[in-house]
Amino acid sequence: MPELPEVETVRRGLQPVMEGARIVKAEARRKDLRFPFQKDFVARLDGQTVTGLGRRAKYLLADLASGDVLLMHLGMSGSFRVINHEDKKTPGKFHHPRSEDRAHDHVVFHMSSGAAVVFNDPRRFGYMKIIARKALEEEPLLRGLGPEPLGSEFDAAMLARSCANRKTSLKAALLDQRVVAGLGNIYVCEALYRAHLSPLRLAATLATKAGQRKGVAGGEPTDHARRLVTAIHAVLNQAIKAGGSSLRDHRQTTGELGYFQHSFQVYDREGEKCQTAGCGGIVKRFTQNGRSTFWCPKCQK
DNA sequence: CCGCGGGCCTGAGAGC
DNA sequence: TGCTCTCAGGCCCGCG
Repeated sequence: MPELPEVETVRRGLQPVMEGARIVKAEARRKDLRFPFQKDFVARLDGQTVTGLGRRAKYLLADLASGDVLLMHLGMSGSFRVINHEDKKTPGKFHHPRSEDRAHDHVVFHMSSGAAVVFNDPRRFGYMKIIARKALEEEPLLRGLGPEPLGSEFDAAMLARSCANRKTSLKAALLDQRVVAGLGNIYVCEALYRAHLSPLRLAATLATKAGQRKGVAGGEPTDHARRLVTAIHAVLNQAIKAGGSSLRDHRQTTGELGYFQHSFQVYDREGEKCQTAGCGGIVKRFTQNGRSTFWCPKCQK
């Protein structure tokens, strides 16, 4: 499911339920997700107050009063749903579209408010890990991550710098979480389309030749880099506003669908007419680094 | 160090 | 209807 907008949607849904509340009891209903749970996973959660719920790239981070941080990743098919105390008394009132799929309810947090937060993940590519906050900097899962695409340090100059010495396509570079952290296949396709840039273009062309020659720090941003950053900002902000994109698995924590998929301009639109005014091209699909790329070869250069 | 391809899982949808 | 095949929003790992 989840790229940055979907994870941010989930964070916003869980925040009012978890922040300031205590995890009365945590349940891990199997011994592993993508990785085995830590031996003391449940013990380190039971009785803990959640002091904050944040996001880094596609990770959710729950701060605990103990000084631990609960790191959560949704993988491809993970979702959270919140079951409120009142809903429990009237089952079916806020029926989750996948709630028949109880077989994949792997983790449950019973909160002091009476609400239950349930993690469901059929494919089990998701995972949870508890880390001491003071060890967060060295955490291997987070250490290599590039800048937040909606953060202040991510701009054309920064993007050009990190692409200047790459020997790969723009598409692959944007999917690389070391370059920018939080984009996935959908939003990379959409951002490249909106910036009119080809997914096949070399990533290094976002930096001027002169900039590249300046050495390791090298790469003055081109206008292409500026256009791309603007497109990334726009598509992510619009998608967050729409509650993310629901193709197969993504649900808001209420069970509602996101609706940004209706605003896709190229993703999953193979064969349709290009929406750019006066272009007249047709959206194409091909496989690039093992993933589907959707684009308009006529107006993305 | 970098870039690529395989693999991890299950479910949905297409085609026969 | 039911089988088989392909594909899916992510990311770790091992290879060259």
